[in-house]
Amino acid sequence: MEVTFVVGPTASGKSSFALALALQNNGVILNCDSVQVYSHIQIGAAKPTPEELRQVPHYLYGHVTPPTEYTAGLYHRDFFHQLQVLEKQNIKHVYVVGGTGFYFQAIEKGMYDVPEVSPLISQQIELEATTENGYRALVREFQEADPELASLFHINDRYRILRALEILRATGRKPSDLKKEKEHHQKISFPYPLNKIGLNWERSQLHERIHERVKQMLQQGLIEEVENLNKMNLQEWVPLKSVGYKEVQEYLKGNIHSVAELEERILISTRQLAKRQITWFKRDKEILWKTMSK
RNA sequence: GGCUUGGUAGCUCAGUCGGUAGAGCAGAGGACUGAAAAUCCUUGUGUCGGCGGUUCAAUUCCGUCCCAAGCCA
Repeated sequence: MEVTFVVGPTASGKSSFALALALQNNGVILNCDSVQVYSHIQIGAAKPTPEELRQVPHYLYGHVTPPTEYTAGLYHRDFFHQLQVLEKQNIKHVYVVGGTGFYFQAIEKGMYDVPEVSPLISQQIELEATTENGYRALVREFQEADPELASLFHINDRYRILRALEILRATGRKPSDLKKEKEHHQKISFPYPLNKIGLNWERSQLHERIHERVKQMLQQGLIEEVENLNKMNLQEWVPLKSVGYKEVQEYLKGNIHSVAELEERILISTRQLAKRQITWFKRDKEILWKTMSK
C-alpha cells in the first residue's frame, strides 16, 4: 500500500485533485482536516459533496459527533486503525487530504508518549492562571522545571506553557525529555511508502477562490446551519470556534451588524488561516509543490 | 452662494504649543507534538488634499483653490 498526502491551504482544490487521483488509481480518500472530522459541521467546513462521496470511498469525515471533542492523538489512533482496515481490503492507494499540518505531523512523526492528563490537574492550572500573578508564577515554575523548552516559547504563548505544565505535573517528567526519548527510541518512520503533494496558488488567485467559496457558503445557508447547532445547545463545541462558525456566532449575537460585514470578516479569517497553513507546509521540504492557476 | 467641520499609512483615526509623524485593523513574514480552522511572535516613509505666503524651518500658522459631510439661503 502506498500513501499520498495531498496538502495545501484552504480553497486550493485539494479535494477534487485527490478525487481525480483516487479515481484514476482505484484509491480511497482519508480526511486530514481537524474540522471536517466533525459531524453536523457541513457548509462552513467545505466537506466533499454527496456526488464526490459517491465516486470514491471517503473515510474520517464527520465521524466525531457532538459534543465529543477531538485531538491530534485521537486522529492518530483513528487514522492507523483505518489504514489497517484498508490494508485488509487490499487497497493499493490511499490519499490523505486536508489542511491541518499538525494532524499530518501526528501521523507521520507520531505523538510523544504522554498519558491522558487528569482533568483535575488541568482545572487546577486553569484556576491558578486566572490572575496575572498566578500566571506569572506558573511561567516561572515552567521555566525552572524545563528551561530548555521554555526558551523556545514566548511568555505570552499561554496555551503551550500551560500544556507543558500539565505534562510536568501529571508525569513529573520534562516535556523536552519526552521529546528526546521519542526521537531516540522510536525511529521516525511512516510505515508505508509516502508521497507528499502540495497545492498552491499565487496569493491573489487564492484570495479570489476564497472569496468565491465564502460567498457560496453564505448562499448555501451557513447562518441557518449555525442557528440549528445553537438550538442543540452546542455553542461551546470546539468546531464552532473555527473559521466561519465563530463569525456567524458573532453575527447572531449582534456584534456583526450585516451580512456584508459578516462576509468580510469570514473572508479575512479564511485568508489568515490559509496563510498559516502555507507557513506550516512550507517547512516540510519533502513536499512536491504543484503550482495551480486558472 | 454663505457658514461650520473634516481631508494624515490600504481602512478607521490620534498627534505635532512650528523642528518632516503613530495606534488599531488589514497586509507581509515566522513559530508550532493531544484545543491546531486553535494559540503565539515579528513587521509601520506616508507628496500629513493642491498651490502660494510668513519663517532658519510648515503636515502644524496665514491666504487661496479642490474634495466630502452638515447647517443656512
